[in-house]
Amino acid sequence: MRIATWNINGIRARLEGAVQWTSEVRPDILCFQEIKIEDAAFPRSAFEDLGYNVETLGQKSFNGVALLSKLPFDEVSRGLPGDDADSQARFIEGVFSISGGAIRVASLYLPNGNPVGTDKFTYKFAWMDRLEAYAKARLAAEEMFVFAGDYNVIPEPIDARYPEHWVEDALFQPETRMRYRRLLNLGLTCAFRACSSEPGYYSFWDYQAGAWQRNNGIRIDHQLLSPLAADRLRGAQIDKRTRSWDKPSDHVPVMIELDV
DNA sequence: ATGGCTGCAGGATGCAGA
Repeated sequence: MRIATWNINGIRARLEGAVQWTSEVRPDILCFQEIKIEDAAFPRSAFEDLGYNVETLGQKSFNGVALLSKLPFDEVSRGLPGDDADSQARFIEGVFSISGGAIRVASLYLPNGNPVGTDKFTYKFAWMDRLEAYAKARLAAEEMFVFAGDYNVIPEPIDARYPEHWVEDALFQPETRMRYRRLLNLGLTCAFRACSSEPGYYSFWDYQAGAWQRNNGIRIDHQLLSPLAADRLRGAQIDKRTRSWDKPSDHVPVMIELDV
């Protein structure tokens, strides 16, 4: 089973490339972030025509996440537990039947948090704390799960071409990295880092200042696996080809292969 | 990066992103 996550930065603006990539790569499950569209306007038929079931948690203009799956959804739930007052569309998950059990897959868009010291920064940490609590609950149930998405976290200096550019940024603050490590220390596995300890792999390049041409990137899109999922991990890849396409997203797809 | 792009809402520019 292949699972991909891709911050698409506006599905309306990216539809042609997204459909092309999906029909070529054909992941079993595809997680989108920043669809920037309401549920009713999501171009679901473009993906249904490729054989996908489509579930979204959309929002006008900002945020918005989607889950596309070749397998039928046994369950869908929208929103990260822990704060009923949170109206930002940043989390959707589905449960799918596989041989011998079930797998839960979430598409998440963790808050950016900039500028540091503002209410956005506070919201990022609150959201990360809720994600930790939710992961803890799912781990206690001994579930096979994959939390895939745009974490807006640069975990380590090797995950940035120029780490010194990011020391003032919410994505690389000590408290941000600490919370990400706390997630890992629950027993989750970063699929990409389980497969490669090499520097130079990024999932985002800014539109500005020739970041792509200079390979000034950061690795902020991750797939975290529960132990039962990590046991099945065969490989992980970043598909940076899409960043050189016409009208690209500033993020590229991150994929994993599970032996299920 | 002192933010040089980009998408979106709306119908001019302002906001958000990372």
